[in-house]
Amino acid sequence: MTTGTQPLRRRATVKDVARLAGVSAGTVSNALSGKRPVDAATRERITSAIAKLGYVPNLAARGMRTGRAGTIAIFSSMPTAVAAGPSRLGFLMELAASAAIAALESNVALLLVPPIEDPATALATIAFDGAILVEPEARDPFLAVLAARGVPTVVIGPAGDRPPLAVELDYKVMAELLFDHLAERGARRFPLVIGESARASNAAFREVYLTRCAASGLEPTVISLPEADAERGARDALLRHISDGHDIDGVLVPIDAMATGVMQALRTAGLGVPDRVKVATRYDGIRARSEMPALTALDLKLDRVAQLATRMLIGAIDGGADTGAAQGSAEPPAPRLIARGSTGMTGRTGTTDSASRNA
Amino acid sequence: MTTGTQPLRRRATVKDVARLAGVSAGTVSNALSGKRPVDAATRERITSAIAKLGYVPNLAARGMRTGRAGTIAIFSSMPTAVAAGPSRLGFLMELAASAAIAALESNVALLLVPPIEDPATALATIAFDGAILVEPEARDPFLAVLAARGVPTVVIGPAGDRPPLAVELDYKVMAELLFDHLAERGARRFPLVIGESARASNAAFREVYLTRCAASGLEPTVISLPEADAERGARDALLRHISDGHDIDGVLVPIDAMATGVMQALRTAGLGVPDRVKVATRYDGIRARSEMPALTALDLKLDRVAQLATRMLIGAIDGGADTGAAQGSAEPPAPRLIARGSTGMTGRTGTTDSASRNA
DNA sequence: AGCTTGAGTTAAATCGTTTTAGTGCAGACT
DNA sequence: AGTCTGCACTAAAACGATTTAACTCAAGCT
Repeated sequence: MTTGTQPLRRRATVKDVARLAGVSAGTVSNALSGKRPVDAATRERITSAIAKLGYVPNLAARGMRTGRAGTIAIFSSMPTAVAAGPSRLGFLMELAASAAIAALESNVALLLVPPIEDPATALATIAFDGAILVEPEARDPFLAVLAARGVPTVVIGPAGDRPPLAVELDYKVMAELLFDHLAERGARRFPLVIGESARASNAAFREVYLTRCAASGLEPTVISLPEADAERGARDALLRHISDGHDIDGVLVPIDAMATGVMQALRTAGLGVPDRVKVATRYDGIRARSEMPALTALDLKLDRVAQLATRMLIGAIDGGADTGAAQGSAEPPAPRLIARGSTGMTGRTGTTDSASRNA
Repeated sequence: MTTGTQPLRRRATVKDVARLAGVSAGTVSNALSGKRPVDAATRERITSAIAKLGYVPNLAARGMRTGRAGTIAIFSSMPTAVAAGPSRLGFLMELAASAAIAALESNVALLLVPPIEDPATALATIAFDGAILVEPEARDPFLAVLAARGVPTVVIGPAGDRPPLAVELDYKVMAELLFDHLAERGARRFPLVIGESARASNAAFREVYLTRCAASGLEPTVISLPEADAERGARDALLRHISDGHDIDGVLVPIDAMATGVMQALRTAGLGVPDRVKVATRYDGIRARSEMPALTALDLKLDRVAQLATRMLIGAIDGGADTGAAQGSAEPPAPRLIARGSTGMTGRTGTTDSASRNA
């Protein structure tokens, strides 16, 4: 009982378009891609045929022919990215969201690859042209598999030994910004509370901290903790430090979960922030912003970082597939200090919540 | 001057495998998919050939033949998901992360689709077999496009007029849990601070709040605010409410950004939480957890919700592609109250970081 | 003995696009 | 007049998998 003219709706193909426009399939393809010139009148007929038929290209077929999947994947190798809680997730997801936007601008979709035990599985299961790897570990299993398979890869974080493309986050500059700000705000005895793992960022913070302390004649105290259970760990460690009789007037605590713990410890110990103790952290996530008072942190410009990484990757995919010389690393935008209440800065710099007066 | 035996590395295909194993391509395919029986010995030769050649199937080719892209997309239609800040993003990303894991279990990858102006673009640019749509609006443009194109879609949130598949978040139950908890904790004059938009969740909270107030003989006060600039808006509105002479002993404030604002207002007004005022919110994100004291909230079990949605979607893709009868909605796991310091509960109920003890 | 059934296999068709190798044709240069 | 060049286009050949149709052989049933 259908009207008869309807040929039982099959998805229109390039051939249907070609027939309706009175040209060959190849010409339709050229009109669409612009790879070869097509007469204006012809193009006109083609586009109207496309509209009439509601033609949408079959991306799988295109992909097979071109060898492109039209996707890039973003990995975080942290085995426990999810278990590590919303904070770690926040960092990754902030990157992912911006990368997704940047990718779409180049007609590329972003695949979110969950942390899995077996990296090889992902590669056999998921089609993608390139990968963004967020803060890989020392000898990262994902990186190994990706390299072995020859997948173009951009690392966000430290550029390891044999670096693929990388957006190098400059942990030293971050450390310096925070250290100098604390010093400038008058802190003289501020421990560094940091993760004990061998991550590049931990190392950089340690190094800068020790160097700067030596240069300024300050006594360094490094409190190293496991990254797992960071919040409670930092709280307990700092409480112990204080009750051991150490007198502090600041804390440099890059990892935001630890910063939350530090703030709890300070409250418990009755040390007012910022009057008695100044606190500064690195990642300006929700934790930093919703502390009372809000924490001085860094604007890492993750949106720009993700954008940069995405563009590098897409460039590498398009251009240097064979050009092995496509090695290189880009400098991300410089981080910027966001001075907030936790170092005694009230103000217009950050969010609105300076109303943090302890009743 | 290569060693000669190396035939200039081309990616191995199913034909190469077949040749080496001494069978036909079809048999290799059957061995891989298990769709048809293959002799054990033959299978053995095939798998070893695969290993020897390092064969990885070309997913684009497979996809073209099978008509499957092997991906699902997750959308949030909120035009401003990113601009709305990390909090809103947190909700979406928590879902996305779990969905990605669930999808991978079925050998499906998750595409993160950024919010874009023109929904049609995404469909022409990105290949996916189905979509998860997070909390669509009343007449959502994405939903319209997806439906028009016949893409299987699962909605997380309210099931609209003509529902596709949906995981219905039960906003009423959420509202009841929170309302009843506040009442049980002794609050008698607690306003509802809520978004003014027509979102289903706002409506449900209003309705439950008014009904429950009437039933318990409490005087209702609804403070409606624009969702944009929620934090500051809630703070200012509540301060005004208080300085107007209203005496309150609780706040029901489902939206977590508003809850942050409410807490600021209470601190400014010198009203202690939980002694003078009890506060409860809905989404147990970082905001709720890192407030001082931590906020009583709901465990929405978003991981299970995402998992459920993903499985429903994959089921619909596999099974009911033509079966138009594949309509239906699933009930998500019931939300659970996480009582915390903001309603005077200290405790073991929630996450590990409940250590919010006021010194 | 005759018939069906199922396992195991293969050659060939197929999916929908892009690319290759030509084909005319017009104009510009020697 | 002859040769080139570039435009606009076409027919046919990939791309690499899965699926179909067909075939053989052995076993099970009546």
